[in-house]
Amino acid sequence: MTNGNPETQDVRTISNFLRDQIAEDVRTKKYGDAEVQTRFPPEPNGYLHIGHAKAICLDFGLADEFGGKTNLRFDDTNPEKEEQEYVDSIQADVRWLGFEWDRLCYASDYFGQLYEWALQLIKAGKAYVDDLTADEIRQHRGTLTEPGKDSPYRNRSVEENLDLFVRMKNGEFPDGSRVLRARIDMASPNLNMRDPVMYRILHATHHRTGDAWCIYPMYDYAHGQSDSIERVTHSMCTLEFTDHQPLYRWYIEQLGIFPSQQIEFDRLNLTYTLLSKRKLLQLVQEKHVSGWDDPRMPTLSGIRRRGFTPEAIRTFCAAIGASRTNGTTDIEMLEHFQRDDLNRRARRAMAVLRPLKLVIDNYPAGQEELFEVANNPEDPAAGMRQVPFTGEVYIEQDDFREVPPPKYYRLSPGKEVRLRGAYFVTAQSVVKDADGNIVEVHCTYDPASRGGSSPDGRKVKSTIHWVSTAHAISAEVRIYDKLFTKADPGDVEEGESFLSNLNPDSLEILNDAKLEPSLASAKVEERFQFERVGYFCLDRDSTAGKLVFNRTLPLKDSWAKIEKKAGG
RNA sequence: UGGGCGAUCGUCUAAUGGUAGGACAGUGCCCUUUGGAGGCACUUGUCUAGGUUCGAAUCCUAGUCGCCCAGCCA
Repeated sequence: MTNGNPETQDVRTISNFLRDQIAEDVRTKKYGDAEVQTRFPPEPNGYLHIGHAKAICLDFGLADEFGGKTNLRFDDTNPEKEEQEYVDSIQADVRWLGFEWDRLCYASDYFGQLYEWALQLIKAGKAYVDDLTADEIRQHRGTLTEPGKDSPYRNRSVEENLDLFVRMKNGEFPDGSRVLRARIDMASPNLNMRDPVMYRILHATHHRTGDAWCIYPMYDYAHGQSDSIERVTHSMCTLEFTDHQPLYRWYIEQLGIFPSQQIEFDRLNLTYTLLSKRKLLQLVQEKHVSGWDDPRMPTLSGIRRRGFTPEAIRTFCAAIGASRTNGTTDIEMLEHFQRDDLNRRARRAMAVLRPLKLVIDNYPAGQEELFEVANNPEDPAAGMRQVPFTGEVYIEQDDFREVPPPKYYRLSPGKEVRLRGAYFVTAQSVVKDADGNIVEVHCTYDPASRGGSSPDGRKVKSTIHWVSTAHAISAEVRIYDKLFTKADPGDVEEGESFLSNLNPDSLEILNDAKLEPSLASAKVEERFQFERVGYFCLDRDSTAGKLVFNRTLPLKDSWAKIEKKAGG
């Protein structure tokens, strides 16, 4: 599944309390000889994001480690928020991440069974129909510090409850008029146990069951039993469900069904990143981004389009582990694992993002050469390619300074550098426009340095990339940066929203980047390292006449660091 | 202020009563036909106070701080 590099393997075997728990249960045969069974249970009401990737890696990864299986189960108990579009995208994203489920399930598959069990609880005096309004139920629930009060309908007879519940199911009552509640303990210090609602009336069309039902089970009433039906042994979920565990167990115990167990772990938080479905939806709806798959979004479809790889995401998830502490992982951690993966696998190419013409005055007019360069110095198996060279090339504007600052190793008047894989060149003069901007640099080359090294053993401080002007293909390059300016996007002044932390420079479009000709055959989603610049992938907006590349991540830039230090 | 959960380098995470380790970030050096990558080195940590123990990050007590819970959402 993952490649065999040492780092990946190290990271995969980091212990965590979930693995320990499963190992213990297997050792003690808590579930007899049953194999480990897990599930990933998203509600199809939005797109999956990097936080879900952590859960997916845990659910699928741990089951796999123990030779068990994982179901993909849609927790589709609220027809008002759920759509087929999300069901489809979630499946695509899970597969993209590299996981295949054992069974594809839906909580809605169990509506019939859940209903039968509700009848059973009513007959046992463990559930009742309540006619209180939502407001009244809230008032009766009490507060964090005060116990709740019994509903006046709490002691209806079994017969009356049965009659009313059947009629609820038959559609005799309007939305909100009644609910079915579990009869537990209105004085419990755990609010979830104060007679939680099991069913509400919702005359809504469900994306799968259509209009077959007008009562829908609540999460708490559906989740544990769904786990139980699927014989899930380890039901892993995030920490905020810890308070629900007693209720999860209560339903299973009352019903006497397969004892699935819930184990909670901490949710992923990332610096400079928002992982709230509600806020992500707002970004999409208010068009602060182009859609769920905008390359700046933390959705799996977004970071996929950005150029991130499933391998790197999985390695990242393994590296951050799982615990029960509430922390925030530095986004640089994710970026590190992504660079690490791409460095090993991405084909290299030369691309000049902000072109400056370099004219080699002593290069024979009209001459053209092909230089052979490695597709990936990290991976000899990637082979070589030929790059055309002429007496006029584009170099990066940043790679020339008329007045070089201290420690600047690149091209400047009188300085010699290497054009990668080609020749040593020495800058001689500049041509400026009427405004004094440098529009052209003239240089001379050393014909003896063909291939990039001089027979006299002379060294140059710097190697820069280039693209022959005669062969360059123009492209659009989209430079993405963090979507938010603050490590905690939710950290705002009184009265402001997270939107005020939006980074106004999160997208910069470069319209006239110059690429080496081999890039013409790039495929959508194909990833490259543009040497000395960063990692890029071809966007699906590309057309035959116009390539569009997304910058996944810049390369680490130690010159930028030096410059920043000197400047600040 | 009721209940629950938690607290280890700046960050994430190991150590399961017996040497506080790794990764990210940072710093310095080496190397380099990518100021990339790589190599080496360095810096920094057990929330506090008591207790148990030959020995405590780990167990106990109290405190402090943080997160979660009062949807007919999940």
